[in-house]
Amino acid sequence: MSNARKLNASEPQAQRHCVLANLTAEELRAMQIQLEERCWPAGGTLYTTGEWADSIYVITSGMVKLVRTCSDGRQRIVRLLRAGDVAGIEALASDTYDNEAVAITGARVYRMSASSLYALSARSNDVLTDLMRKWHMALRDADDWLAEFNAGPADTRVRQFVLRMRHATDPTLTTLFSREDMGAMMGLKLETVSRQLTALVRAGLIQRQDSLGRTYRIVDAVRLGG
Amino acid sequence: MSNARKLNASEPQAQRHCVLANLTAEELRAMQIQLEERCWPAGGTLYTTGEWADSIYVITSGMVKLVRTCSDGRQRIVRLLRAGDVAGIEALASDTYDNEAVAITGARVYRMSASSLYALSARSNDVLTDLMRKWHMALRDADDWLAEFNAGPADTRVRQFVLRMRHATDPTLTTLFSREDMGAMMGLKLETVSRQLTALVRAGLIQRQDSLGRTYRIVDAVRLGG
DNA sequence: CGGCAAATTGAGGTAGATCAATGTCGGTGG
DNA sequence: CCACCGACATTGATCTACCTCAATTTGCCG
Repeated sequence: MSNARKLNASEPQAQRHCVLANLTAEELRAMQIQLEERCWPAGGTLYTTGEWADSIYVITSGMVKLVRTCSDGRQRIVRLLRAGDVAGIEALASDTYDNEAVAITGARVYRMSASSLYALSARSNDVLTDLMRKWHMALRDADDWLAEFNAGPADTRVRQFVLRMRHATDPTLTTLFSREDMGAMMGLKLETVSRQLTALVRAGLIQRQDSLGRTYRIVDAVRLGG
Repeated sequence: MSNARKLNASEPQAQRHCVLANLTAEELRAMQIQLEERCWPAGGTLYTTGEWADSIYVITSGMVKLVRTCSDGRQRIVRLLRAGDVAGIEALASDTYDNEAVAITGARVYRMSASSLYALSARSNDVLTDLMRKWHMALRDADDWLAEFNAGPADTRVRQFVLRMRHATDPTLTTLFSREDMGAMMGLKLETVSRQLTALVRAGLIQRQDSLGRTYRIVDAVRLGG
């Protein structure tokens, strides 16, 4: 398990655009993986619930939301995927997708055949290790999501969320989504989200950067976390 | 992927007490898997958050809760494991456990070395398939948990939960837990859970079977679901 | 300029939290 | 055997955070 540390698809290698397990698209194709690069516009649907699951999608840029429709019809965003994450990993173990994947910004992905990837994982230890890592990331994120954004008072949820959405490159910036989406992520109504955000602005913890309220500058990260 | 259908550790084979991938404990030992059967009393802790993750636990009887402590100290039950489920599967991809596993009833488990199991998965296609299935079950359960029990009004959450906890053998019976645990599962306070349950009793949908309020008989499953 | 989409803001209502008292069961010791 | 105690569930009364409904604002685009 030790070499699992060395593989990290979320940190693209310099000059080597790795898709999975430190392998490039060309190397994967040489190993019989059917693979294509695709782009989705904001709002585009990668796959829907119950659809035949034959591909998994490695995200290289943009952001994707996983939406689950509850038994009573409500829609809940159960996870958010960014570069390095995998959408539709259940294709490795199931015939159908469990939820709907929708691009929340424009997104670039590598689409790979699940069956050929599965077959490769039996031959390549590196691929197997990385797939296990992907499963693990998905599961950990799912549990985090429940514990951090779906418990406690509304203001802490929103603060946690603002912190989670910080840019990797510039941690003083954070970009959010439509208030409705944010509500579906945290189990709140859109008005509540809006009120909490303006409260944070008035308290001087964040500063709005654009007119739509999508980008904020983080002024006091310490008080946000506390 | 087609043979994934044939393997189902949650349905124990007649006379063959399979642990994983249709294999018995003896067969797994013959394949170099370190494996032991263990029992835990109610309230016992299998492992805790951050603890070194070297084993995975296949549950054969009883029930185990996965507890995550949020950043603000609150404790949240993020999933419930029953016979056939796996606790600590993250040992296959991580050095430490992500959450705490506590037996909620007396529980029997097979404890297996994660590293030897990982090595075996590279040799045996059946084992690999079954492990992927286990990952998938865990992930799907996590998403279900969020969508079904942690969204919507309190009464629907409780009704869903009562239905989910039905006995496999006798679907007219359901057994619940302490009101505090139930609250931690559904994001409600214990008083609220109690009130919702008595409301269901008064409405004639369920009937209490014991003094502690752990077992109920389901009278009207249709109205419970609707 | 006018119309649309999204965010903000306000006022009022309600579901669920909180605080607190009571009830019930099971165990323990006199 | 009975009195007492602790753990847990229930029930009640109030309070409040969030929802709901509605009006207003802002920026965008034809």
